[in-house]
Amino acid sequence: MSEYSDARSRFLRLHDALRTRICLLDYPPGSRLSEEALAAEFGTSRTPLRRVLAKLEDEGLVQSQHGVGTIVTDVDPGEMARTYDLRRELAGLVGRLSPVPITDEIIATAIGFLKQGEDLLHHPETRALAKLNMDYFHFGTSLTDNEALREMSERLYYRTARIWLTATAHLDLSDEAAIFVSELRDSLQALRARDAQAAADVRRAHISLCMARVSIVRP
Amino acid sequence: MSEYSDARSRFLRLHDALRTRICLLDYPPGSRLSEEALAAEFGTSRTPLRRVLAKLEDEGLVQSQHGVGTIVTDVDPGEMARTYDLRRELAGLVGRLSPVPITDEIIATAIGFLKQGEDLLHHPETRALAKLNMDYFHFGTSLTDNEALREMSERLYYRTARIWLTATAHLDLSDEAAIFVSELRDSLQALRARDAQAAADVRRAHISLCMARVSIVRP
DNA sequence: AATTGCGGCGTTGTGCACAACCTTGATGCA
DNA sequence: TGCATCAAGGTTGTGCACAACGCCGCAATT
Repeated sequence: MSEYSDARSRFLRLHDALRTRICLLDYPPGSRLSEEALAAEFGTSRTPLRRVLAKLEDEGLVQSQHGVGTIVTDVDPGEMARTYDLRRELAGLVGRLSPVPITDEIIATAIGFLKQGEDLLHHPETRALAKLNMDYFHFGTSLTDNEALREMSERLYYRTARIWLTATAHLDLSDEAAIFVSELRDSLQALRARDAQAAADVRRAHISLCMARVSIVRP
Repeated sequence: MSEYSDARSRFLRLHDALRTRICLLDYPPGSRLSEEALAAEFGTSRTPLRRVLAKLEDEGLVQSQHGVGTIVTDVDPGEMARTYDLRRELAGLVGRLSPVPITDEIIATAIGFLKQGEDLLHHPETRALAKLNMDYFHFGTSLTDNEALREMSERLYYRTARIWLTATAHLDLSDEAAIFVSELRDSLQALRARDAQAAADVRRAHISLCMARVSIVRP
């Protein structure tokens, strides 16, 4: 089930690598990705790599122009606000559409996230916090069995993930870390109560608050 | 704004053509699409066509296997039910997230759809009804300015569109046409009242009912 | 001095040949 | 007869060479 052919597995690996780099601002908006350079780095030819870039373009993270290059997209504030609107609603749906039964293993995972978050409180790093947030997001979507809902949520997440990271430059990193840890605590409490809807509502509320904080720094 | 380069425009055209064929069951589930044959039909080489097939695979409509072929996917009843669940919720959100102001032009378009639907009542055809339903769906999503919501709704629609068409073989076509026309009437009434949420709720309700009718014929 | 035309350079898009792979059928052997 | 093995044919995946295209700088012209 989890076995893939070499080609597909490499495709997924490259896609995930590039997506992460874009969302962690290793490739900031406006930068140009060279097909040839990336192909050389990953030890393939341009052909398989072009398929990865095509998917990234479909997801709205890059844009290819004939004769110009493949450019990392910038984020339009207005569209981002509407995307956040939808993300908030989808986060709430995770608690209503086919929520998974909350097991001890799930709670243990949540505890693990809280531990990692608390560690970050003492010496907060932007990148580490963003990465933890990304992992925690995947954990959040795994709380529903509705595959379509998971897929759409992730698609929208990666489209907006860069916003927070960009805004953090103008926000207080310690504050952001504290807010994130408090979300982890609220979430853990809901999960201990075996209340999937409450856990989803925690995420929903925090997406709203995050959107509000981020939109303030926007000019 | 609506101008595209030749390459992109052709890509969109091919993608739309193949997607429509799959959803209208010209290519029933399980059939094999030959890259070479399709390339010849559309007058290109395999390279641009492969990009189209890759997108269709990403959308879950086909599945490529090395050395075997590109096969039109079949629909898993369980997953489809969950996808319908999400589609229903998204339809409701169209009325809440950035609904467009309802203009006379929109109402005129709705009247046009109703007229076409009523014409079909006298001599119903499965394919024509499915096509009209597809066009009407796009009209429904155009009632929100939230681009992400439109995109996700369409993505899910095309993933489930074949279900109804398959089920129609076991349902009464005249009944289905009548139900569809009654949806058009309800929808038009809501639009005349300039009530976007009511229009969205009409769609929401009909998606629920459609899901129920379709799931009955499933063994 | 400003502008316009042009040519070089780098980039993405395309076509083709070949590699990798799976299926199928025949064929030889126990 | 049953089965294993292998070869042939067809399909998707890959690599490479070239075409198409846009940008930039230079130079000739007005």
